[in-house]
Amino acid sequence: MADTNTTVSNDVAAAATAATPTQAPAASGRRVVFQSPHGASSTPEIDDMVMQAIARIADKWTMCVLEVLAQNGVLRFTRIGELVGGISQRMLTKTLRQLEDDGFVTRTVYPEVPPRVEYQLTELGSSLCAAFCSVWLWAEAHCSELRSIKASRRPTRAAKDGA
Amino acid sequence: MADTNTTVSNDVAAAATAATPTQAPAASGRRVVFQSPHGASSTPEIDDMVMQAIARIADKWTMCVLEVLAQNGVLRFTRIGELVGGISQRMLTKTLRQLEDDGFVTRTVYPEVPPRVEYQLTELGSSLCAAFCSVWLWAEAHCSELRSIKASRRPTRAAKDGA
DNA sequence: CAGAATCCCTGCGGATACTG
DNA sequence: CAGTATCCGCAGGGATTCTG
Repeated sequence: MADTNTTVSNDVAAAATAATPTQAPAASGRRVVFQSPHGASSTPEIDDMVMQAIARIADKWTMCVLEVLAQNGVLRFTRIGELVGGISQRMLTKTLRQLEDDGFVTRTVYPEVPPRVEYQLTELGSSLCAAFCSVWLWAEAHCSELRSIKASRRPTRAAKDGA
Repeated sequence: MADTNTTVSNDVAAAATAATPTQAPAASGRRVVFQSPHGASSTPEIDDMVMQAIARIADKWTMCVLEVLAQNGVLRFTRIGELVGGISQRMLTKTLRQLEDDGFVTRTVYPEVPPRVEYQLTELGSSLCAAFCSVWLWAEAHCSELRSIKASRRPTRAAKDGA
């Protein structure tokens, strides 16, 4: 799947740099346009969808839940919490609801007692996980670099604005 | 998307489900393990790196800056702000500093007056952009689905906890 | 021009208690 | 079991002001 776009090294930057994107002059609020490796430039709409997807993914728990579901297929509420580890019920509920609304997971309620609810990735959710797979490959490939960078990160910079 | 995760069009979920990941029983704080498409399972370290990378990317501005830099190659501070659009100097500075510390961009100061600082993606930064390319492809491929889902999102759910 | 410093407000997210 | 409801701390991030 990494070979979806021929050689995944940095042809994106290359293609994007070569092309002349429709860069709006900072008028209607960040109109960034990315470039697909196969030549076609993405529309602002797609660009926005990507941003939304990424923003959603990165809310600290979504990715973990997605991973857990990708691994185990179908899971109950509590089980997901266990597998993820350290997540509060509040956040687990919110995350799952969000995922459900976004069409990434299905929620099936069994009218039993005690109640039983099962979650499972949709096709869309699975495909998203697959899409993010290349990021894993990237991390793998640049593992040593990342490690050394993280190690040599000057501590003075870290406690700048945040602290 | 019925019930099988075996035919889920992506090998990630399939491979991950097949393998038996080292899932810590919610002890040392979420030990999620992802599965690479080529069979090798990622280590918790790589997994963590991915999480960090994604978390960083999604901080609302990083991705935009990354895109802009990927498109234009080398840019000055103010120019980046213009191209991104709507970002405050404070956030732009923070974002660029973070990106620099992470080894994704280089920062070159020219001792002139008025001062001039140029930013540019490193190899690592470019490769990260390339890695995220598949997410764009995903958004492209599932564009119509995402659109309809976004449209049919029940408004009652949206104004739950957040509002 | 490229930032650093300060103020302040919003919302994420943890902890806890209650319910069907 | 699978949530919902409430309180609350704290970091993210915008607006503004000052400086080398």
